[in-house]
Amino acid sequence: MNQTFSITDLAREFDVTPRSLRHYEDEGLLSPQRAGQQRIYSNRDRVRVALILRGKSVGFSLAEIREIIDLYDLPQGEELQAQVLRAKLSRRRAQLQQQKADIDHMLAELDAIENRITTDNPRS
Amino acid sequence: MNQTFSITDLAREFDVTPRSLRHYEDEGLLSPQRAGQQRIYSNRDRVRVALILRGKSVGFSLAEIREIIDLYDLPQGEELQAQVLRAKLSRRRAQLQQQKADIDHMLAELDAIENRITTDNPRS
DNA sequence: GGTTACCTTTACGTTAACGTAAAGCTCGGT
DNA sequence: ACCGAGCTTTACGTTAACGTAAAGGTAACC
Repeated sequence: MNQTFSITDLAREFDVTPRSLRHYEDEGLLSPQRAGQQRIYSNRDRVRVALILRGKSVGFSLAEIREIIDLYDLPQGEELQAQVLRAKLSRRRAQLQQQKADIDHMLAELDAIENRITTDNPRS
Repeated sequence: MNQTFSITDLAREFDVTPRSLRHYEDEGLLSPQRAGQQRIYSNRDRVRVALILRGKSVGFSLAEIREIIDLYDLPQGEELQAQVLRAKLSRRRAQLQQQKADIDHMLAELDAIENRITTDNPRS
């Protein structure tokens, strides 16, 4: 459970380059421990990489992903902060729902295309 | 039904700049008619703009969107083409399904965050 | 102890998707 | 005849997300 990973370990697993992982770190999306110079990624870091890549796959910029990640590290603050957080969460949710709707729309269009092919060309 | 639109008409409606619409045309995603120099967008063009923006919102590049649009204009070809088209459609569908799964995963993570806030801070 | 395999930082290069002038046509109104 | 509104092309600038050397540290293996 307390497994650790090198940068190429994670790069291979997620099919990205080490450069990308360092870049995500530069942008504040990761902060792995160090053994001297070397980066040591924990399981928690690994999960975060997965989150980053999921975010990218649905069209989020690194800045947006960072904002989402920052929601994780609750500032342990006052009630006022919680309201702000809830508002941010709400906006993100709405955005994601909209994207799902867009995806459904595109899936429907693909179906329409396929139907045209099948109608024009039933035996293929 | 045979309504037409100027470039700023569409730009305003979809909240993009005229420059973007011209850029989509440069990339082969649109080809509006001309009245002399002026671009005249048809209803069909308008629908296409909507498709382009949906594609963008879910993280597709203009090149990918172009590929999808090209599926619309079936080359009226032989059976072999239909097989190829079906394969492409299938891959796109799989990609979109994966994105939906990614979105659901992120929504679940937002829920987890919200639960932590509520647990830590029930009265806010 | 030298080579090989990974790791590091620094820094300039690249691509996509536009932004942003600059300079000019065109048409309806005064 | 002139003006402003809206259109055009051409072309250089910008930002994000890395790619790609270059130059060097370290640890294990022969």
